[in-house]
Amino acid sequence: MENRHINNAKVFKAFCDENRLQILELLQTGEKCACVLLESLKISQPTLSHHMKILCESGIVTGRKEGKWTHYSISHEGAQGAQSLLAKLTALSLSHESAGEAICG
Amino acid sequence: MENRHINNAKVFKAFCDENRLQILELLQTGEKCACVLLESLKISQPTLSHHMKILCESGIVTGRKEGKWTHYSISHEGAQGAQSLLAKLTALSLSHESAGEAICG
DNA sequence: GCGTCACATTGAAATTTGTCAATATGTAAA
DNA sequence: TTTACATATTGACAAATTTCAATGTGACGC
Repeated sequence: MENRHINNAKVFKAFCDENRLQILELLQTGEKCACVLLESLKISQPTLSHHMKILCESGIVTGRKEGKWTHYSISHEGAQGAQSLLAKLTALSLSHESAGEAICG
Repeated sequence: MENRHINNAKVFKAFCDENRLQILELLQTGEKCACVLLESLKISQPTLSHHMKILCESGIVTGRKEGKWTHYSISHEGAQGAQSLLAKLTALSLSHESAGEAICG
């Protein structure tokens, strides 16, 4: 029931922070490792790690470990999923109920 | 600069709450007045009013006052705006930079 | 006017979120 | 194996968010 709404909300929480949007912008030019992202942002290393966890858990970003480094990139699948979810949430169901005005009170 | 990211984040905050997603779901079948929404939700009237304010300010929902009542509906424009913003935020810029792997450290 | 209804606003408490210092983990070089 | 490096985790604190009771505002009927 509402568990569905809670999970859907998690997807959009990835886009609700200024720093995470800036991280996404940085990833638009391609895969970046955490140390490169860190240089471009005015946040500490633990804070970046926290944001990357949220982005990855939402499915929007994927991480690839290679030796000491972790490379992050935008997940096409995750982004598509978020887009179609947003479309579903705001779509009008052209079924019944638009016939006439509802009576309140 | 980051002000842009802050404003973009505000759009998605509309979708970050379980109750707001349920409100959107209720509005998918057409315009509803606040009292009808309140009946379907397990929140108080002031809380509903707070959520409607956030939804309206994000542009996703519009309110129409008619006498004592306020009728809310999903804004097609607002929804389109959010969708295109989401698409832009997750789009890959197919310009330079994907040539070769970046060197860290 | 007076009372009532529908909704908004205020103020305060509880929860969640963002942040950093300190520390832990895992990898590679010396 | 010791050391340094890249990243993750923990713990604590500050800020933002959600929530509701109380109250305010505007519209309607009497």
